[in-house]
Amino acid sequence: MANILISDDHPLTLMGTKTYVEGLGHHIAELCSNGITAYNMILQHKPDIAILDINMPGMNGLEVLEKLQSSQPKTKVVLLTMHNEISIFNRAKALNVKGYVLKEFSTDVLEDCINAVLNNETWFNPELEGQMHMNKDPENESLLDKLTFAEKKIIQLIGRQHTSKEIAQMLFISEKTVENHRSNIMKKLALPAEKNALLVWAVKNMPAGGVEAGNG
Amino acid sequence: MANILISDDHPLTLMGTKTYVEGLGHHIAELCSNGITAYNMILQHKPDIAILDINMPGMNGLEVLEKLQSSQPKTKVVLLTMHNEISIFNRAKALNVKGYVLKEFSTDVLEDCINAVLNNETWFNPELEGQMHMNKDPENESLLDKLTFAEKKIIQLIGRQHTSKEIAQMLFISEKTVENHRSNIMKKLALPAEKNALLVWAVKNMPAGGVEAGNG
DNA sequence: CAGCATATAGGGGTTACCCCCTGTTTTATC
DNA sequence: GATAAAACAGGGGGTAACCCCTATATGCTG
Repeated sequence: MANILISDDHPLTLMGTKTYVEGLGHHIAELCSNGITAYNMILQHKPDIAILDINMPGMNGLEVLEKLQSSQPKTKVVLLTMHNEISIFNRAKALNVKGYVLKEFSTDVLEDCINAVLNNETWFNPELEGQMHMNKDPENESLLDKLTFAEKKIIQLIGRQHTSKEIAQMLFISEKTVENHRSNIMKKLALPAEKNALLVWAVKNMPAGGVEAGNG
Repeated sequence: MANILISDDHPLTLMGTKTYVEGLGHHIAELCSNGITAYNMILQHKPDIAILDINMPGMNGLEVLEKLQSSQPKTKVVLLTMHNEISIFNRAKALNVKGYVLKEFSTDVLEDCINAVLNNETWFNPELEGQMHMNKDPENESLLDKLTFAEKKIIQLIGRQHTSKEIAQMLFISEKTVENHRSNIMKKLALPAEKNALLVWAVKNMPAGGVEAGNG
């Protein structure tokens, strides 16, 4: 029996994961619907395991994983995602992820994954090494690759129609910093200096419902 | 209390939806993890409502919806999806979908959607089409039809990223008149009073948008 | 005729997004 | 240790998109 935190921005999936994990006999430390809350709750509750969705607003699962390296390395992170893109998986491995489960197989294998992680082993979805789909918009991808980690976070939130002030509050940084990032993003994307050019670009080009994992 | 079939290829989401729908007091006719099984089970059980994910292997939710038109029109289909792409939503509407719920809002609104559908109304996630409210009127005309001729001209130009000043020059009217039209359009579309709300709506929903935003 | 919608136009304001600068701190790399 | 990149933060300014209000002229319709 372990203490487990779960974060997913889809309420039904969050509820399903909670039911499943409880059914395995574990204790739910906290349920979160976004990465920022998840990160703060992990620092507060120090759960044994954090099961994180990758696609989350604000801070995605990979970013939470990265920040936990220094601040709360005791909590083992299991990423739960729809994407079997090898680039994301590789980045997660580099960030010392303990488990990686594809949502389409989740109930078959999530128990195995949790047990392995509790035994200080790692567990990665076997299908990951096999068929891995590559991405859709290669042009867009290459453009996004020009952006730094923080810049990608910000343009995602812009695409969701958040203002600079809102983004600043979400990310715990100054509004001026957000504006600075905006300016840098516009230069990298070669956008014209028209009002709202960045907003329009983000609305048109950033996936709106499920944001691609922030950096890859 | 209704008889409801649920299909989702993500086991955790399927379980979460099941728990949620049962919590509303409904009976689960069947749980499916792919579109082909869902289609066959709908023909067999004839549930009142089928809640279908769009992304499913074999046959996706839209295809199931389409096939049901002729074979089992009595079952009302609610699509549950991550995609708030207008093209998918429009296809679903053309296929006589009764409900359309975005997964990120699901537990907030799925109950409303189910109740509306059971009352022979339609229910679409308000966040679709840019925060506008597609209400429960079974025969809801296109929102654009609510706009006058001058208003349609203006929102088209807004969608092409023209400023009010530019539009005023193009149409040989005052900038103040354009602003007046903007305000009236926003009221008719029930858009929130956020900055650029109309621009974003127009970019997302008006065709004829030529972008040269750096990539394509 | 009265009432209403439409189109036109203006005065006043607030806020958000863009521009130009200058800095510091951290982190990585040479 | 030096250099560079990234992230952070601020000052100051301009313009655009919203908000509120009023007002005119033109139709259409009960």
